[in-house]
Amino acid sequence: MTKIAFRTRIEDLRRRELIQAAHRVFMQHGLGGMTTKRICEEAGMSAGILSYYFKGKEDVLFAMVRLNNRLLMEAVAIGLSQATTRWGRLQAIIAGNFPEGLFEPNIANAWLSVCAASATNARYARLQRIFYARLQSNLASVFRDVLPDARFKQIALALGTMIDGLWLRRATGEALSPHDSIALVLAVATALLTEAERAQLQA
Amino acid sequence: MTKIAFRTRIEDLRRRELIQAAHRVFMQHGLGGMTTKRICEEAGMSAGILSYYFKGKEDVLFAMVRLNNRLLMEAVAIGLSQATTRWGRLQAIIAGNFPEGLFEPNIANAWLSVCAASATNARYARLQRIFYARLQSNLASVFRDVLPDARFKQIALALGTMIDGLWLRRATGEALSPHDSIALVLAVATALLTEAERAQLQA
DNA sequence: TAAATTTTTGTATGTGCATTCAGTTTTTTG
DNA sequence: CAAAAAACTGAATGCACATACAAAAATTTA
Repeated sequence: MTKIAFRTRIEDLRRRELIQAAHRVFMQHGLGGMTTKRICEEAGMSAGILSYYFKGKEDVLFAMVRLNNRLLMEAVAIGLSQATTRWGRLQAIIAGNFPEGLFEPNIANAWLSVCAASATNARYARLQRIFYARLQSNLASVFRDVLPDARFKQIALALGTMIDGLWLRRATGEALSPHDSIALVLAVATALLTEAERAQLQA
Repeated sequence: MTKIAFRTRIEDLRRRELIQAAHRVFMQHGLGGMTTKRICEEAGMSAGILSYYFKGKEDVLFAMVRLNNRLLMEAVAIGLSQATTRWGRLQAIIAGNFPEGLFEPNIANAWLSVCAASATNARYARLQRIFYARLQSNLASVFRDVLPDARFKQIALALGTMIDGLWLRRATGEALSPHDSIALVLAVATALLTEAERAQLQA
């Protein structure tokens, strides 16, 4: 038992270290320049270690993206659990999509690369789909039973697109603070809703 | 002279063929799977031909993206030249960014890959900057002398972000028609402007 | 402490790739 | 048509890389 417990602990540690190293290499060299040798070097380990803890390079990359996605989803979940009104839930969703410390060029770029690769990589495509389904379902929880279906879809599309666009621009290094981004999306949300609709969401 | 004229003609032809072949290969295999061998094969030529007409693989890719960008810019320019009111110019800019036949998953994906690669490739970054500067300058020509500076910047950012976001989603295969996309951006533009501002733009 | 087990190393292997270039074919010129 | 130039070929080169693996080091067990 102690054996298994320890084994698990060190295994998780190494995996985490390698994922973080992969992330740093990615930031600096891009998806194409992300080689196993560089990752291991960055992690302060030898070249072969990667195959010991992962199935291969692809596996590390995948783990890296999944980790980022999970962090984002958690940020949203925390905000949502504290909101009381529908409008509050909307604010939480939007704010949760631009967390301080995560809304950064390197992370944005990682995500962007995955979007691009999704076209020819089924595994990435699946990851993306899960991510969007979650966002959509969160948004639905705000507008369901308040707005007609067509209207909900338009607004959800507009806000989702806006969020994506802001992340894309962040990836190219544009100096958008989380605060400004949240304000912009909220401004669009406000502008798109009629006053009556907004009143309903406050209830 | 005939010599130079002919030489130029066949050179341009081959370059175009290779670029188009590169584009088809890209669509099918993604940025990573885009090898010189495949490109030449797709173009129906031998492996060495690429270095004869281009400096290297990178050069073909670059030419491909530049071509796409130019087509997009031209689409906008044509629309702009026909508009008479400021609002008409805005419509032309937005519509021009979603041209029939160009707003397609494969082209969107090519653009997305370049965005992602911009982080670690100075040449791509430069291309992107030119592209955005043009969009910004076009938008400025609509709002200049009508809106205060801060307001203009917010609206330009919102619309630009929206356009980017829609292209990004198109890259992942979402079924957005040019028509729907244009309508959505216009709806956001309308919602963001006050009635008085809108009236000014109609003049 | 000695044996057993886990962890780590660094080299070896083979693959895929971009690019080069000497030679061949096609086209142009005079 | 013959010589010259241009266009094209495809095999050869060499590099960068992912992965495998045998051996070594570290750690745990009994």
